Amino acid sequence: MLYAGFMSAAPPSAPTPPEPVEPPQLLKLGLDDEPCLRADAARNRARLLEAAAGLVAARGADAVTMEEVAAAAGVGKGTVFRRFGDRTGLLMALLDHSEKKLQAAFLNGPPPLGPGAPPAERLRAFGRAALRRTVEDLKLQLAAEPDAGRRFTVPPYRVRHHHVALLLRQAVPDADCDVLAHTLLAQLDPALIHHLMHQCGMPPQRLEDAWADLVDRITGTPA
Amino acid sequence: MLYAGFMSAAPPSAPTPPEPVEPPQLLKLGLDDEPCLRADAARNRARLLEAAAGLVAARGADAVTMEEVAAAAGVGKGTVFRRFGDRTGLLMALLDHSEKKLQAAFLNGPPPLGPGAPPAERLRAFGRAALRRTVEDLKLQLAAEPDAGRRFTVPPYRVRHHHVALLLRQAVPDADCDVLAHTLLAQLDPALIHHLMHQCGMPPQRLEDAWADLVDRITGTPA
DNA sequence: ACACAATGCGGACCGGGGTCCGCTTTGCAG
DNA sequence: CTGCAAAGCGGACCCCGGTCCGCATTGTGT
Repeated sequence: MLYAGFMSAAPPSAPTPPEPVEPPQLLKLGLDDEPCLRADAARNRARLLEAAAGLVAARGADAVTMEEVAAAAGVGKGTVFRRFGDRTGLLMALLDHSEKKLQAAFLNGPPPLGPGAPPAERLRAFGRAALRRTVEDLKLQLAAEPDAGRRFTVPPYRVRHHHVALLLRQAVPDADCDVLAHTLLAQLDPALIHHLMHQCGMPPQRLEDAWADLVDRITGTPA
Repeated sequence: MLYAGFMSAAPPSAPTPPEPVEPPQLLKLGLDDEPCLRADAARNRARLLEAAAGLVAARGADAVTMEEVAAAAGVGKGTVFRRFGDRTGLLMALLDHSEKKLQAAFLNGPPPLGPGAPPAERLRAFGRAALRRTVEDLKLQLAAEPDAGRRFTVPPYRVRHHHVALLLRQAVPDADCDVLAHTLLAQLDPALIHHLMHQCGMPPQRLEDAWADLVDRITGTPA
C-alpha cells in the first residue's frame, strides 16, 4: 500500500464534534484515499477534476478561476471548496496521480530507485526521477505550490522528506538528517527549478548533475 | 556603498515610455535607495511605514489590512500600492533596515563575517548571522515572503545568493556554485525555520549546528 | 510671480478566493 | 416502502488585494 494519495477528500473535517476518538495510527503520513464519499459527492468530485484538468490544459492553471471550474462541472462553487479545501487543494489533486506513481516507484519499485540499492545510489536516482517529473509539468506544479506556511506540512512533501531522511540516516549516520533532508529537497522545489530553467536558462541536465554532485558531497560517496 | 536597500520606491515604472535609455549599469543587484521622491510623497512614505510598523507590532502582520494601514497613515489606499507595489513590498520595506545592516556586515564588516577570513569560515559566520536575524522577527519575515514566482528574484535574495556563490567559488572551485548557493540558502528560508522551530520544536542552536555541518560537508573543511 | 508639465493622490471600483446557511439528496434502519 | 438523521449542495455574500482615472500638489523654467 502506498503512503499517500493526498487531499483526496475531507479537508476541513467537522469542527463541532471535538474529536471522535482518533483511530490509533499516529503519523499517518498521507491521507486516506477516499473515505467513502456519498454517491453524488463522488460523482461531483470526478466531474470537477475532469473540468479542472480541461480548463488548466486549455488556458494554463493561473488563468482558471474556481468559479469557472465549478460552472464547467455543472456544480456550485461551494462544492469545489468543500471537496478540495482551497485552490491549492484542487490543483494538488490534479497532480495526485503522477505523484502517487513516483511514490510507488521509490517506495516499492525496482532498484536503484526502490529498495535494494545502496542508499547513496537511491538518493541519486530519487533526485533524477523527481526532477524529471517536476519538469514535465512545471507550470501546474508551480501554481499548485501551497503558501509558505504550509510548504512543509503538505502530505507529498512529508512523504518525500521522510524517504530522503531515511536514506540519509543510512548513508551518513553522523549528521542531522532531518534538517539535511529539507536542504536536499530544496533543490527539487518547483519554484527553484522554474527560476533556474526559465530565468537563468539552465538546461535540465545541469540540474540533474548538480543534484548528483550535491549527494556525493554530502554522503562523501563519489559515485 | 551597499548593494541593496530593496523596494524603496518605483515599483511599477511608467509603462508607456518604452525605455528612456537604461543607465549603463547592468545587474544592479539592488534598487536605488530613494530616487528623489517629491516632498509630499516622501512624507507619506514615512507615515505609511510608521503606521504599518505600529499595526504589525500591535496585531501581527497577517491580521493587518492594506486599507487599515492607509487609514492609519491618513492616506488613500492607492497611495500605499503606488509606493510599495503590493502587500509584500510594504512588508519587505519594514524589514529593509535590518536587512541592510546584515548586508553591510557581510560585505564590508570585520571578519569573520566580512572580508579577511577564509571563505569557509565566512560562510559559517554568514549562516549564523542570517539565522539569528531571521529568528528575531520570524513572523514578519514569514508574512513578507513573496509568492513562489518571485522568491528568487527579489533583491535581498539576489544579494545573498551572489555573496554565497562568490564564497563557494573560492572554497570549492570545482562545483556548480550557482546552484549550490541556492541549496545553502534554502536552509535559511524563513518558512523552513518556522517549520523546524515551531512545528518540530527544534531549538535555534540545532539549526546553527546544522548549517555549520552542511558548510563543512560541502566545502570539505571540517572547521 | 506665474504658468504649466510632471508627479502624486485617493477613493470608487473590480475580481476572485473563501464562507455560510437554508434546502435537497442519500442511504440506512425498521 | 417509509421516515429521518446525516451528508452534501449551491449561490448569495463578504473581504481584501489590486487597479484606475479625474483632481490636487509640486517645483521648475521664465
